[in-house]
Amino acid sequence: METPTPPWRTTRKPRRRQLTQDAIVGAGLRIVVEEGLDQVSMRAVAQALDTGPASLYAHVANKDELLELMLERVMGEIELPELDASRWQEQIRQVMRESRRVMTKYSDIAKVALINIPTGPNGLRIGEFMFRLLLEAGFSPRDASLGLDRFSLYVAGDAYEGALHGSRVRAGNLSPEEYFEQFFGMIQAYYRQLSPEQYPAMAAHVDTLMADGDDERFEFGIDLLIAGMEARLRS
Amino acid sequence: METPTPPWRTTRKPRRRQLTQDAIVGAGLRIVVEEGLDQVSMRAVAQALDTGPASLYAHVANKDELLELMLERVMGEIELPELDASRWQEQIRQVMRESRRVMTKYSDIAKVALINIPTGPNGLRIGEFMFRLLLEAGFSPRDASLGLDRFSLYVAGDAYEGALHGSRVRAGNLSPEEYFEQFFGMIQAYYRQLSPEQYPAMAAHVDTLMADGDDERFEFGIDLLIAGMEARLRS
DNA sequence: TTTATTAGCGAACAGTGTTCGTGTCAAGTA
DNA sequence: TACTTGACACGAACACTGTTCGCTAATAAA
Repeated sequence: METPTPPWRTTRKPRRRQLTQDAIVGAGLRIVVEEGLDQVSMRAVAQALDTGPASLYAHVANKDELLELMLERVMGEIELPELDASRWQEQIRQVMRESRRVMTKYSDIAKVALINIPTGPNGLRIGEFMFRLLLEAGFSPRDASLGLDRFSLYVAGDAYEGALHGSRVRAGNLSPEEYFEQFFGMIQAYYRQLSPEQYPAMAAHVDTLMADGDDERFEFGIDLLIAGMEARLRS
Repeated sequence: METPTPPWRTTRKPRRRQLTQDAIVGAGLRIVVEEGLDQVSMRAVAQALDTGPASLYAHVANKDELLELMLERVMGEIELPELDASRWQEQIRQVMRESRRVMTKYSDIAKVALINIPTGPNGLRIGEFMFRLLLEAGFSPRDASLGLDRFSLYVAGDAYEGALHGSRVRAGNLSPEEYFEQFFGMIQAYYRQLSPEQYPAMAAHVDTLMADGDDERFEFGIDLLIAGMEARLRS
């Protein structure tokens, strides 16, 4: 309930609203955290700022641009260590972990990273770090370049896949434990009834296939990629 | 223009349409190939079958299920070699290449693979093959399981990222060459104006960063993953 | 022949991104 | 001080989306 405007006031609205791009991006991020990426509609963002959707287009070209701006700000939260090429394996791992941690904090937003190659200052900041790290570790420019590219794809892909589980938790109004039991239990039950003739290997190792969680799988992927890079350094 | 129904016919429509799930999935796939995944709407599919959107829901629970069914059929096109664990590196590479080839043929559809863990017979068929291959190559069940998981993620992630370029080609009505010039030229120009103080490494290697195409980057990622698995086998 | 079942489908609902045109205020100019 | 200018705010609308509700009509069962 708002206080009714006294009729002798010439200005009906109390004050001209000060709508800025920053405020819009912030409102968008709040919605992402609380309700997930596909609840971020222009209408929802506008409503959070107590205005209509058309008003946003003065500060943001379209929804895609808004999402990119949101991602840029998120990537600003990623903290980088002081570069030390003698420990490049460790530092690559650290940056990938940190990137995934920050993206996961903002729910689905990894989807945006997967679609748009981040070209903002914060995206470049991280790219520059990893690229320099690989170069100083002794990789050829081409290997460093391709490595950077594949690492980025891996982090974005994994973060997105992981966030999808989170979205389903939200959608089903479950606790993570309930979700785990329900979802994995279902899949596990499904795999269990696989005919051992058709799928002997998977049928024999159902438990192993379901054993590891998101974090372990992510780390395993990093292990593979880094070991692969090490092999390149030796040859 | 249709021939008007003669008034003495008691049945207005010539015959009850025989709408099947297969036909719906087929129509969906045709649209994916021709216009891309986000042109696949229930209305578009229905129109392709000369009917209304509501009619589809008798054969398909919802759009998500339709997309999963489409993916399942696509994965049926993936051909597997005869399993030979002595050449596991080669065969893993072959399956990944083939998977990417087939998915790329159907435009954006990798997006569906990234969201839903494929649980249909064709998805399992490929999973079973890779899993068995790794087991017989001497990997522990856990390593084989995690490897399978990361390989799948990598293929889906890469295929999706690659398909996005294709979508933009379609959206801009350009030839692939025009797109390449326009898009990469733009990014290249953008990277070129990076301040060498802020981004010295990237600024110094702009050309290298842009040198490789989708295929080379994909192969490099496979190299890393397989070398990483080899390292695990030795330790 | 009568009844039960069900695919087909028109219409509608609630939601989306985006644009147009109008309003309205704040600053710049005469 | 009075007037013009220009930019922002925003209600309304457009063309879309997935999905549901009932009704029709054709087939299958009794």
